[in-house]
Amino acid sequence: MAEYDFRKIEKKWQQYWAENDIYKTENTSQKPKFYALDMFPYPSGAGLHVGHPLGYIASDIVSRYKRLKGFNVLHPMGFDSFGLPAEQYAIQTGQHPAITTEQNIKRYKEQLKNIGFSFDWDREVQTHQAEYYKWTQWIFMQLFNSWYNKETDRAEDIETLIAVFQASGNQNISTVSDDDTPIFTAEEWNSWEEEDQLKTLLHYRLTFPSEAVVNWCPALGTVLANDEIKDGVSERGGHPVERKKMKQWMMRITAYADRLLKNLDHLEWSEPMKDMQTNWIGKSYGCELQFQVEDNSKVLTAFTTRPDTIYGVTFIVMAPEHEWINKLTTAEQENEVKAYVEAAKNRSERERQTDVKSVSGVFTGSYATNPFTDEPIPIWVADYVLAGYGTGVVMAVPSSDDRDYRFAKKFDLPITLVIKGSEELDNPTDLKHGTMFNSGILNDLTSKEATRKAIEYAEENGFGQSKVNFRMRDAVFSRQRYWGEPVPAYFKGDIPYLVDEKDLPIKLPAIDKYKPTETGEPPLGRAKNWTYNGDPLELTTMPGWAASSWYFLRYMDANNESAFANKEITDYWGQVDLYLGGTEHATGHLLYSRFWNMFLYDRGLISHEEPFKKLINQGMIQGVSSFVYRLVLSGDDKLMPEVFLSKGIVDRIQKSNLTRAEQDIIEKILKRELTSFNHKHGTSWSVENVLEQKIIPMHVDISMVKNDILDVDEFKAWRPELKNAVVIPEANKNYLCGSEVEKMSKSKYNVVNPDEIIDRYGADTLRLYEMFLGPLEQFKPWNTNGIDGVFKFLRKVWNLFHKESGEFYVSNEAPTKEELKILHRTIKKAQEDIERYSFNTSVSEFMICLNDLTALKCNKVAILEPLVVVLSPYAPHIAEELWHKLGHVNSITKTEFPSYNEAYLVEDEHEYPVSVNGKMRAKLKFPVDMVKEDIEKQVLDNEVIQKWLDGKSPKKVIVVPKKIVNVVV
RNA sequence: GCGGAUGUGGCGAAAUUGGUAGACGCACUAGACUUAGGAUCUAGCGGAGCGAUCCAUGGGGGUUCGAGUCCCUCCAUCCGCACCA
Repeated sequence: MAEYDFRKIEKKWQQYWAENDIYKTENTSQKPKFYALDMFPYPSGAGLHVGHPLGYIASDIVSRYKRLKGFNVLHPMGFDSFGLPAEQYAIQTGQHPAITTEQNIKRYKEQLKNIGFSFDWDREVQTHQAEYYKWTQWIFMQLFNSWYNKETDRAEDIETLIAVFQASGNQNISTVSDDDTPIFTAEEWNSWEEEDQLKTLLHYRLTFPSEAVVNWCPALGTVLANDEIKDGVSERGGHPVERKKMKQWMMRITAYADRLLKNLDHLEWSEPMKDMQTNWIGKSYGCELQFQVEDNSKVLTAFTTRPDTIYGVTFIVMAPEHEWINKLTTAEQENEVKAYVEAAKNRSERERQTDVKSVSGVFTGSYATNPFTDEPIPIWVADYVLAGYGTGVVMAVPSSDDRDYRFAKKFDLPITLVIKGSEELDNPTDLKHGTMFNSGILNDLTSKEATRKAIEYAEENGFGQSKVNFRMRDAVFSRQRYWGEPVPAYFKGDIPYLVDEKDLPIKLPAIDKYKPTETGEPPLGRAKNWTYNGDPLELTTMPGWAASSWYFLRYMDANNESAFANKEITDYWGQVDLYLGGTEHATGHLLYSRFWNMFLYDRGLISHEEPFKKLINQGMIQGVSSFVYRLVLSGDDKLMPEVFLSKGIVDRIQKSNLTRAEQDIIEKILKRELTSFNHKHGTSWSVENVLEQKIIPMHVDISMVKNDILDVDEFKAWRPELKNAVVIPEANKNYLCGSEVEKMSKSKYNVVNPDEIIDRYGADTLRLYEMFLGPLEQFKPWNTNGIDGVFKFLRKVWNLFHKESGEFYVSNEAPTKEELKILHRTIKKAQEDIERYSFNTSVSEFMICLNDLTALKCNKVAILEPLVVVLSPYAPHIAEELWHKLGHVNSITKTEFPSYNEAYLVEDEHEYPVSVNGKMRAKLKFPVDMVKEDIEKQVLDNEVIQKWLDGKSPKKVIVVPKKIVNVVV
C-alpha cells in the first residue's frame, strides 16, 4: 500500500537536490537573469517559527517558477550574524558570541533545509565571518576617502576635493559638509600643516568622527540610531535612552537625502513603504530669516516654511541647547534661564517625548527685530524647539501654529492675526491658509503668493534666503559593543587614519570579558595590543546595518577573495528583481542599503543606483496566545493558593450576569479547596464573595490547549507551583481558556515551530498552507485549523496517480476537451498569480482543479504531467516524486513550465448579463456565433429570450454597449 | 495632531474593466460505508420565509439600467511618524 508518505518523499528529494547541486547557480548564462532575495535573518536562539518562512516560501515559489520559465535565477540565503542578543548572552556567560552564533546558524539551516527551499547554499554569507566583514571594512574605507560633490551630484574621491582646495580654497565649492566648516582660501589651505588639512577634510568625508549628541542607552551600554528607538526606549529590550554628547563615527547620509527621496518614484515598492521613507527623510521647503538681536551683535537665523505669516511673528523661541543662550540672556533673567536649560538637559528623551502637551519656557530678557516690521520681539527659550532641526531657532506665529499658540496663551504673549477669517474662530490656528491681512506688503495675497513674495523680499534686502530642510540626520555609525565589525581606523592624536588596505580584515581581537572597561571604554578597550603600528585603533564597532547594507551584492560573487564582488558579475545580476521582507526595516536597513548602494554606484563600483527594483512586504504571522484566569485573593499572606477560573465564568462575572446558583457552586468549590489548602499550609484563606476578587489573565503554553480547552493535568505539571492549583471549570467540566492574537514570542508561549508542522503534515503542506492562509502582505494569526484541508488536497493529488491498491497507475488515453480546459485554466491561473506575486488564490485553484479531475476520474498522463510541473513551485517534493514516477530521469526543476492555450478556454457560448426592465437578473448564455464582439449591431434571437422568460414574448430587446442585454417586457 | 492601510458568513477568505456577492478551505449539520477513524464519500450550510421572493459586503448619502467595486461623509480597528517650525 503506497500511501502518501511525505516523510520518505521529502527526505529523499532534499537529499537528491543537495547531492546533485540542483540549485547551484552559474554567474554567466545565455538565459535572462532573475534575482529573488529574502531579507536574511538574524539567527536568534529561539530558532525559526512558522512566521519566518512565509516570505521565503513566496520567494521560493517565484524562483522555482522563474527557473521553469527559462530564467537563470539567483536565490541565496545567509545570516545577519552580528548583533546584540549573542553579545548579551556572552556578557552573562563569558562564552564567545561566535559560539552561540554558529550554533544558532546551524539550527536555522537545518530548519530551512527541512522546508525544501531552492537556495544556492554555496553563496551563503555570514556577516560575522572575517571573509565577509573584510569587505564591509573595505567599503567603510571607500566612504572615508570620499566627499559629496553637489555640482556633479555624486560622491567623488577625496583627492579631487584636495585639488580644489589647493587651487581655490573652499569658498566656491558646492558640497555637503558640516555646519561649522570654516571658510578658507587656497593660500590658507596650502600654508596649513598636514594635520590641519586632515582635520578640515573631516568636515567633508562621507564617514567621519564627530562630537555629536547621540542616543545613549545606559542599559545596553551603547549608542543607538534614531531608527533603533521606538517611543523613547530602545527597540531591543525597551531600555531608556538619553541624550549624550559623545565622539562618534558618523555617516553622511544627508548628502544623499535628495536622491533617496527622488528615486522612490521609480521603485516598484508599495506606497505605504515609500511614504514611510518620504516622511523619514522629511524634506520641507521654506526659508531662513535673520533676526537682528537688539543691543547685541548677534543675528538669529530661523528656518520657517511659512514666511507668509511673518507679520504674525510675536516672539522668537530658541532650543535650550542653543549655544548663544548665555550671550542673549540678560542679568535679571540669568538664574531663571540657567535653571531651565539645566532642567531641560536632564530630562530624558522619554520624558520629553511622552510629555508633549505641557508647555514650558523662559524669557531671555533680550529682544530681536522683525526685519519686515522693525518691531522688537522677545526671545524665549523652550524645549519644544529642537536643537537638531533647522537652526534651533523658531520664529513663533501663535496665530497659525498650534504649539506657538499654546505657548503664547500660557505666557500671555501677544497674538497677531494675519489670515482673513481667523478672527471669527475661537482658535485662529484652525485656519492655516487663506488670504493675508495685517501683513504690510503681503496684504491680500494668498498664502502661497505671500510665501513667494516674502522670500523674494527677504532675499532682496539681505535678511533671508530660501532653504530646503531635511528631517533626516546623519547616521551614527559607532556602537560601543564587541560583537560587530571593527572600524579599520586608528588615531594619531585626534586625527583618524585608515589602515592599509592590505592589512584587511582587521579581525576582532580576543578579550577576557565582553563588558565595557572599568574606565567606561567600549569592550575593545580590553584587547591587548589593540594598535596599528603603535597607534591606538578605534574602539567602537560598526552597527548592525553596516553588513546588511551590501550583502545582496556579496551573494552575486560570494567567494571572491580579491574584491567585494567582481564588477562583471554584479553587472550581470544587476538589481534585485524581487525583494521580500517585513515593513519593520522601512527606515533602517532599506534606507541605509540604498545609501551604500548609491555610493558604490557613484564610485563606479557597481552599475545600478538602486538595489531593489521590486519590494514586497510580507505580513507578520502572529501567534494566538491562550490565557488562564487567576483569581487573586485579597490578603497579604505570601503563600497564596493558585486558583484559576474558566473563561466562561470570568466573562459572566465581568458582565455581572453570573446566576446566584452558579456563584454558590463556585464559592462552595472554593471553600472546600481553600479549607484543604489552609489545613495543609496552616494559612487562613477564604472567599466571601467571588465577584469582588481581582482576576488577572496569565499566558499558558498553547500546546496544552486544544480548541480553547485546557489539558488540566498537563497544566498542573507545567510548573511546580501549579501542582496543587485549583482549577474551576465550566458546568460541562471543561476548563476554557481565553485567546488573543499577539506577536509570536517565547515569553507568550504562543510560538509554533515549523518542525512540528513538517513532522505531522510535511513541508509541502506547510508551504501550501502558508500561502493559502491569505494575502502575503497581510498580517494574520497562525491558525492550524485549515491545514487538514491542504493536506487532504496533497493526498488526493497522490491518489489521482494511484490505484486503490496503491499501485502507481496513469492512463495514456487522449484527454477530452473538458479535461484540457481544466488543465489550461489552472496553468493560466497559477502563472498569473505568481507573476503578480499573489499566491493564495492559486492554491484554491489547484483544489478546484483537483476536484474537477477527481469527478471525471481523470488519470491521464497528458493532463497530470503538466499539472505536476505547475504544482512543483508550491509543493516541490511531491511533484518531484510523481515526476520521476512518470518516468523522467532528470529533476522536475530542469523541465519547462507548460504554457496554456487560450483556445481551450474559449467557450462555445458567451455569457451576457441580462436585465429585465432595467434590473439585472441573470447571465444568459448565447452561442458565440449569435452574439459576436460587436454586440451593439446584433439583434438577439427572440426565441432564446422567450425560452428564458417562460414563453413570454419580450416587447423590446435592447443590447447596450459594454456587453449587456436589456429586455423590456 | 500628521500620514497610511483595512472593514464581506461562525472562521481564513474569493470576486479582471462596475454585471447572479460569498469561489476554495475550515468548522458545523444530516446521510452513506464501515469490527470505529484525527479515515473516505454524498448532500446542506449569510439572514428571514412553506414558497415565489425579500434583505445582506462597517453606517449614511450620491452617480448608474446595475455598486463589495466609483464619488462624498461618518464610524471602528491596525500600522508608521510625532513639539520637524
